[in-house]
Amino acid sequence: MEKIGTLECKSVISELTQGRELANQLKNQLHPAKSHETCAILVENILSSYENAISLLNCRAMFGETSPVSAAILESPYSLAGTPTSEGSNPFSKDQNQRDVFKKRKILPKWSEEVRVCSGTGLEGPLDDGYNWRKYGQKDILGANFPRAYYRCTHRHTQGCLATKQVQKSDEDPSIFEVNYRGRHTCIQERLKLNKEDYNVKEEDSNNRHAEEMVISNEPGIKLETPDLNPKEEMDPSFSFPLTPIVSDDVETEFLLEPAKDCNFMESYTSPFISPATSECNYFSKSLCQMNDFWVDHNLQSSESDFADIISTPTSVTNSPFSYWDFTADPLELDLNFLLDTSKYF
DNA sequence: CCGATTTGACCCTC
DNA sequence: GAGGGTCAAATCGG
Repeated sequence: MEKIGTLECKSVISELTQGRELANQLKNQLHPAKSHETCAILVENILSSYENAISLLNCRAMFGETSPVSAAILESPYSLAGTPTSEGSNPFSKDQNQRDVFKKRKILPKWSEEVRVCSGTGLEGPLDDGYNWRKYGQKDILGANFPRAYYRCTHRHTQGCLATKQVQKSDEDPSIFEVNYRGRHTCIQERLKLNKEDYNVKEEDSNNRHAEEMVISNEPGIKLETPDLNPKEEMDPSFSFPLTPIVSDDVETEFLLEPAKDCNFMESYTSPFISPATSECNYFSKSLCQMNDFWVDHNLQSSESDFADIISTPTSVTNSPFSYWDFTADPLELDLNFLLDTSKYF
C-alpha cells in the first residue's frame, strides 16, 4: 500500500498535534469550569483541526491507488470523474456492475440503529441523519408489518459513494425506525459545515429541549456487522456509534457499548454547552480510546483493509470525525503517540 | 427541466 | 423457489 507522503504526513501530524494541544487546553478550561465561551472556541478549533486532518487524509484517499476508500471508488461502476461507465459501449458492463453490487454487499460493513421519532413534527425523522440520501426502492418484507425503504447516498453517481441504508418501521413500536446502514460514505458532503451550524442550534436547544425533536435512543449498544471479517479483526462499533444497540440474532458479531468509564472528564462534565455535543465528543473520545485499545489488543497486526474499516465506518447520526480516515499499512507512520496520548485526555 | 420518488421487473443468495 | 436488494422507466413536484 502506498504510504502517506512526507509533506502530507507532516501536515496531518501537525493538525492532529494542534488538536491535541487544544484538547489539552480545553481540559484545563473544563476543570475549574471556566467560561463556556472559551470552551466553545476551543471546541470549534479542535473540530476544525481534526476536520483539516481528515480532509487531508481524505484527499489522499481520493487519489490514492489502493486505499480502501479510493478502492471503493475505483471499483464502483462510476469513474472518478463521476460519469457512469457507458453501458452501451460495453455489453458486459451492466451485468458486471450488477455483479459488483452483489459482491460489495458482502464486503461492505454494515450496522444498524434504532431511531425513535416522537410526535409528528414534519421532520425527516430517521432519514435526516446529516447525509444526503436518495430513495431507490421499497419492498414489503415477509412477516413485517411495514415496508422496507432503500436509500443510497445521493453522491453515488457523482462521487461513487457506495453507502446505503435501509429504513423500516419497527413492528413492535411504529414510532421506532430500524435503520440498517451499509458501507461507509466516501463522498464529501456539505455535512461538516451543516453540522457546525447544527451544532450551534443544538446548543440552544439543549437548554430548551423539545420532545418533538428526533430522538436517538441512548440505551447502550448497537449492532454492527462485518460479514467478511474475522471476528477478531472486526471493527468496534463504539468506534462509530455512541448509539443504541439492536439485538443481534445472527452469528455476526455484536458489540455492546459500555459507558465510557475510561473517559473520565466527559463522564463528570455535563454542562448545557457540552451536552448537545456530548454524543459527538463522547463518540470521538471513545473512538480514540478504543482505537488505542484496538491497536494494543491487535498488536498493530490487523490488515490494512480491516483497519480502514474500523476507522472509517461512519455514523450517520454523529458527525464522525473518522469517516474519511484512511491509513497506510503501517499505522505507526501516523504517529501512534498522538492517539495514545490523546486517549488520556478523554 | 431537473432531481427525487414510486414501483414493477430483474437478479442474486440462500 | 422464496425472499431480499437493486435497477430503471414512469411519474411527481419544485
